[in-house]
Amino acid sequence: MQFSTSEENHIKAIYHLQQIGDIVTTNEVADRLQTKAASVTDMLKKLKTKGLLNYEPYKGFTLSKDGKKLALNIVRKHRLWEYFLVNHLQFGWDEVHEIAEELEHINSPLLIEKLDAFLQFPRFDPHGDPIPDSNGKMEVSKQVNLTDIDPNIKAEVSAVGSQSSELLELLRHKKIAIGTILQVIKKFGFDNSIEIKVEKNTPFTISQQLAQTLFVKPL
Amino acid sequence: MQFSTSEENHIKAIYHLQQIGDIVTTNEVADRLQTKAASVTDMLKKLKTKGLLNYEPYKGFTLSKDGKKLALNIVRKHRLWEYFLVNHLQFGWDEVHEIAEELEHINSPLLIEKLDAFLQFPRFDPHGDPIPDSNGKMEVSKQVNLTDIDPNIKAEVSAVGSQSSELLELLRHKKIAIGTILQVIKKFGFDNSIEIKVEKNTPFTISQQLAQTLFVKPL
DNA sequence: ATATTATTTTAGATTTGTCTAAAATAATAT
DNA sequence: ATATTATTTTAGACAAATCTAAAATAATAT
Repeated sequence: MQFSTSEENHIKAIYHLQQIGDIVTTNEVADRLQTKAASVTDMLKKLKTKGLLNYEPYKGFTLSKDGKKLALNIVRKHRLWEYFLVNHLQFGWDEVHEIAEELEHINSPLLIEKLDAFLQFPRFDPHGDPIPDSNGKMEVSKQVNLTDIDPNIKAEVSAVGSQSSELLELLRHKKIAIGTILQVIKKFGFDNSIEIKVEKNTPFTISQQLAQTLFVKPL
Repeated sequence: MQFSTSEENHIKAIYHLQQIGDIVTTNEVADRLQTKAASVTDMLKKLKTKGLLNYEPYKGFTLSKDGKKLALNIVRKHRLWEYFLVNHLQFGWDEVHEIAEELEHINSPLLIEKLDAFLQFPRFDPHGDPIPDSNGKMEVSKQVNLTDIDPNIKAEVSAVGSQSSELLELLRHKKIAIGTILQVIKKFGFDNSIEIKVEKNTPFTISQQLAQTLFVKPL
């Protein structure tokens, strides 16, 4: 079966929201897709008839098996394209999200197989997120949230929790990127800010909000 | 300004039809896009208001300056993607048309610039068709139709006039591809069939229809 | 030159995806 | 436990892109 870009975007949004808070609401989906709750309801009904969702009005909804499979396939395409854009076309890792949002809807299983082979079957995208294989399986990365790291342990930044341009601007300013090696110096309970040291530089403090969007792999 | 996939497909169809018979008709466009004449008329009106077409009802239509610019940009994207698919993803030159039809609508000028650079600024696509540069300029290839070649002159197949799967099947069967070196042995006026020799093989005859779809560069 | 045929356009309907405003249901707070 | 607030759904409207059938125009054939 074939799905429209809008249908795919709804499935993907539900998938990502499910990762976070298990129960997904109509309003959350509307928010994420910059649309209205009523429009989401319309789409939920359609996706249910197509077998991608379990849905009872007012009772909530979850992805069906087929829905999850579709979501993973879209995520796979998105992340493979991101990998291509960064590693072959010289895009910055913070510039590729929008373009991958378009490319992920190109429909050709053979294309994706061949792209995967060309890229030599990468298992993580440039943001550190795992790339599902053609069966939807993906590695769980050992990354943990920066707020969960003990002081004095060196760790490598492996993912960021959002692609918002405000976040990316801030990271650029602080000279933090995927691959940056850092170390937690001290945690301040008052505002949950964290003092970190990047390589040999002078330590500086980052806010709780920023720390929560940073994922690292302990070294 | 941004255009829908359908708008872009109409502009591209008109551009390609203009290449052949200068005057383009509503029915020709409908035919090429597998749609109905009435739908094409609707679109013509819209494209006129957007400034892409010169159009007076019942009087015919041609691309405006902006329309031509848009068409060339779509053609550019299509051919660059085809080049990528064949030369980097190991697709056959006869398998890439459909996929490029999707990729050509991805909207990111920076992506295309970077793709062009990655491909090292190719000037011809895998079918032998020239790739417009970012200003819409392209080389005129010296290719001529096989029916216009004099006997005994060696020539290299450089393009095919259509991407229909029937044609590609026939070419595969006859072992003719882009790059094949051949020689016209004799032309038969009765049915305009042409006897050709491919490399050192036994000569064989091809129909007028087939000869007309083959373009070659005299060596 | 006019009648016939072919092409193009108009008129009105349909589908998809969206919206606003109102109604239905669920959650919460006193 | 009920009133208030928040969320979700329904009802009905709208724009884009398409269609069929009929009307308008152009091309052609005698």
